[in-house]
Amino acid sequence: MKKVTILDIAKELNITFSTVARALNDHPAISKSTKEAVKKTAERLGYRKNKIASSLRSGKSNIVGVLVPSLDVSFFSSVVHGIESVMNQHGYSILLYQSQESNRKEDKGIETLLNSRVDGIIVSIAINRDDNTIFEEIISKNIPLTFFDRALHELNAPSVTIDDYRGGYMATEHLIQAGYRRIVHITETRKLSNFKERLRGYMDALKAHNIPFNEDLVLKGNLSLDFGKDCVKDLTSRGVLFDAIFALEDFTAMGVIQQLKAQQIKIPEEVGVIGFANEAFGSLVTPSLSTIDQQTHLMGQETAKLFLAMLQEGSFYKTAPKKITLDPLLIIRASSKGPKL
Amino acid sequence: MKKVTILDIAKELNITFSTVARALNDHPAISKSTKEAVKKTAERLGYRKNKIASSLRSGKSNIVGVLVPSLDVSFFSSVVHGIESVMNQHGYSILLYQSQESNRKEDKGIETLLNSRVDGIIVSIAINRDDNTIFEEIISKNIPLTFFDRALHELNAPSVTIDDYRGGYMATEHLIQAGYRRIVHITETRKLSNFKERLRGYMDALKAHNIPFNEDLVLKGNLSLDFGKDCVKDLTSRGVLFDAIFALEDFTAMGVIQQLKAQQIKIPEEVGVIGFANEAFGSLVTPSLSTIDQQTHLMGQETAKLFLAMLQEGSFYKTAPKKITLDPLLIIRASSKGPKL
DNA sequence: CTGAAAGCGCTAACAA
DNA sequence: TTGTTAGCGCTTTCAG
Repeated sequence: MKKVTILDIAKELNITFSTVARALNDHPAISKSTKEAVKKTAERLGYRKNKIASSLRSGKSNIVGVLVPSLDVSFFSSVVHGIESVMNQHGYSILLYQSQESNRKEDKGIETLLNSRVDGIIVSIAINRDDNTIFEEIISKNIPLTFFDRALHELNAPSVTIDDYRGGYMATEHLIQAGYRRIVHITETRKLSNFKERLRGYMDALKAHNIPFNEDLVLKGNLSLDFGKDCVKDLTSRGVLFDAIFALEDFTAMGVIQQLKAQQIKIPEEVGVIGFANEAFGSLVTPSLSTIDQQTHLMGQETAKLFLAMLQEGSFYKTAPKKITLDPLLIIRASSKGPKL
Repeated sequence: MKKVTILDIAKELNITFSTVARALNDHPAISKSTKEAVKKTAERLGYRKNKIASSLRSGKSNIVGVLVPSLDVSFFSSVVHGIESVMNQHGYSILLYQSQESNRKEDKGIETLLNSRVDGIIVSIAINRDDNTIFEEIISKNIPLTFFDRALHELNAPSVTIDDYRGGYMATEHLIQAGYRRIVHITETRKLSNFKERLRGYMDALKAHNIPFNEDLVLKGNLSLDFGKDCVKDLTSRGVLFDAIFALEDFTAMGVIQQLKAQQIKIPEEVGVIGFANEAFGSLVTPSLSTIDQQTHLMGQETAKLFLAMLQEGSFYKTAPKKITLDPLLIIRASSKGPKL
């Protein structure tokens, strides 16, 4: 089975291959009859347009690169799901990369994407990103770049994020309004600004409600279920008084819940708990976990739309970049129903 | 900023572009000094190899297509995670498609992949797949094709699956050994063979333990949390006697658990429950959900390895295809600890 | 060890 | 409405 090209179709019909090309691309200046004939023989011969050749010639690949930390984190796979769906409807394919939270792999990923001559790049950066040069290269080459969730805001590129500050504020305020007063916040040691924003929201919410900020109530580490457990152990063993915990993320919050249960501490009567991210398990566990929803599907769609708009504009970095901030959604479940009075 | 090609590097160094090309590809017949000079100026000029051009010329894209139903299902995103990681280590990129369980989109996806001249295709088919022609085209074109989890076994292509029959058998036998006797099985109406296999395992396990098969205890529908709830409602309202439920999949099992709890039916004392898939929430819910683990990470890695082996062979469909079957893992948790005696 | 030259399959400007 | 022609940027064979 040898390869069928437009030349084969042309020979078959005694016309030139450029007519064939035009017919296949529905060029307006081609008669209906030739178009039909061409399409029929194309089908008969099992012709498949070689996208590589057309990309090389036209300078457009109809492929966009998507680089995320890991598809094993449901937040990212969910957003990528949304991005792929929308981009696909608009005729684009997704070239996928995972940085695995490694800066080196992230750089390598971008390089491959650049070498592959993708039409644009969508990224959510690694947790420890500290060097922007590769991203500056994308921009200086005038290739469309859009960030989602984890953005480099100092760069002149559009982004779709949720308002982490507000999320942190909402979570904390909700706990306060539910009647909790000594509220612990578990945050991250690593660089990513999203976590710093949630912390800032936490602090401001306390201030707004005249609750003094207490440094002992802020714990830092690397997010994970086990870290959540450790935090509770640490707090109780040190005899710190607290009546609620706002964890930066749901798995950590789940660790908190499990450890509190293990130590027979009642949720929400003795300690209220709220997480962040609205993972699938939150509504299924007992007590169900209050959390902040990040609107993953909407984020995927908005990212794709913003990116498509950028593709159509042409001059990508002339004007101030559009930064879309989605509202976090407070999901109140059983774990923060308020303390026993 | 204009594009830099090997020609620019050549001019800069007063050598021909073919020498530059060889130097960049570490061709053995190029002197160390030229290689170094070339690489240095390449870097200085900001050269990036145009993969599209090399793909067109060499006939190799170093891209593999991956087509899955949906990344929003953690099973698939987890396997894709594994596939991407391994393939990436071997210099391949992933072109990603989602069929959204639609045959039409699946066909379109394969076509785009074919047009994109990927070096091979990895697929997990849509739930209602009924026509194999597009897959036959892949094989007839001698393009490497590998299935995972959901395979078309009648085709002469390799696959990595788990033994669904054994999974169904194990789940059922576990319930029997835990002391349950009137075991309900919830299965799917749709075509996919995996579910039929689980059902077969269920039936054979009953037979092996001399428990008569009772058609009233097999419920059919479309998997979902709500369907799980409906099943319990249906069984109790019809007054069917049962003391355990084996659901084809974890979300359905979760619906079962929620509805049993809502009706004050004790788990596992009055009714034991087991699911299938080992979703993240299973260990976090109360009672924790027994299930069958499908070894998603291993499946991703094995799929990638099998695929890579295929790529190296060259003659892809001469010999009988290698079909790897992974062992399902029984995960016993609280939901099936045995009935109250 | 390096150069010359052909061509992968298509797009698109220019001609007719 | 169709044909002619010139590449896109690289790989690769054949010469030297």
